[in-house]
Amino acid sequence: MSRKEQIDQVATTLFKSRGFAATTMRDLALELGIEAGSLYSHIKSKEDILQRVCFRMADEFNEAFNEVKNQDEPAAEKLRLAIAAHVRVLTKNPPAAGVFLNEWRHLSEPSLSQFNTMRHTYEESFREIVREGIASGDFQVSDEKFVVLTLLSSLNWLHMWYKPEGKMSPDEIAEFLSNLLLNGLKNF
Amino acid sequence: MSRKEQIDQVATTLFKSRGFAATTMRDLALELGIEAGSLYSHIKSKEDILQRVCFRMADEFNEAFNEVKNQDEPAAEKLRLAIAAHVRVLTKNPPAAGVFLNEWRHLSEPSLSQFNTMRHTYEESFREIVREGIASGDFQVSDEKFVVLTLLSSLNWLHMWYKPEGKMSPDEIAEFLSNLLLNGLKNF
DNA sequence: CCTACCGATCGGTAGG
DNA sequence: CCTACCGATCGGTAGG
Repeated sequence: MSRKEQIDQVATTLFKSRGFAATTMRDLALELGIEAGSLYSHIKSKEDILQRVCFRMADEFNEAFNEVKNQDEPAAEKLRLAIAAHVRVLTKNPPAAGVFLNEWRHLSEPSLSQFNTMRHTYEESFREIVREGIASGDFQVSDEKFVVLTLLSSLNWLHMWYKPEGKMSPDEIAEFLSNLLLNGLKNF
Repeated sequence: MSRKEQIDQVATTLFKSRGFAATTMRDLALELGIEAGSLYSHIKSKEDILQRVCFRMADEFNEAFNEVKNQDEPAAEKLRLAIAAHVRVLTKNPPAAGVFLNEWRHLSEPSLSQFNTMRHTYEESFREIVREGIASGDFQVSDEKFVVLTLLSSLNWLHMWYKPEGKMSPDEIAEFLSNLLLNGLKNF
């Protein structure tokens, strides 16, 4: 792992636990065992790191979704696959997922607008599946925007507690969540 | 409204939109049309404000829940009432809810531990209802901890987009979410 | 990668 | 509530 990748990784865990604004370059340097000024041989700025983390995660979510997108399955099954893909990305790197979800607002323009566009596109992909399910009669909902936001936020807290050594695998977690969201608490 | 309450309110909207750490006392003073130093005639410190907002909201959630707690209803109905109570508090003051949900980690000890205890108690109250529902056969789930965390996080994103002038009232939103979570996407 | 340092800005205070 | 200011710390740079 290059020094730059090391910096990104350590910064990610710090941004996640303290927040971007409350993390100082001296905190980061201390954790890496070097002086603060030395960081700048490898990175351009503090926000430079944040940008890489946010956009890398955005790419991962989009790529994972694209493998699901064009499968010829009924909407309910497609949604299950999309949920599983989302959970897989979330659990693969929880600190990075946390930064992606909570620290993106510290991006400055034009990165911020670009990021928001990507996020919107991703949500739109989910909405498309839900619309399909409504059209086919699989789903009995009216407001697909509302549903998708609820759905995604019920997945996105995962990064806060997920630990690789836990008893459930990412795919088991995804199945649990899919069942809960598709069938409800009563008919689980 | 006293000057202190005014400060708390304006600070809440700033903490919500920029984050606690990225909000400066000078930002806050500017918004209020006074000098930064003048704030300290009314408040003890920056964190002093955060503490009041966080604990006030924690109290509101607990109070709202307590009115539901001892009603003699089946678990599913009790859960509906608890969800409605939660949504009502969330939507009554979205910026304060946002600070409560996202900025509490900037509390320092001993407030931080005290806050975490309160939050844990609140989650435990929800778990109790789900356990009741499992015992009575209303709910077909095994892991009530997992369910409650999913449930709460599917509600807690509300503060990000809810606007009082929107077409759905808090109680309509609560009903929509209750139906989705209890019956699932398929049998809505 | 370090030493040495910069200008800016931070939360907060004294004295009125 | 303001003026004037404090010590500390911030992100970042120059020169080696």
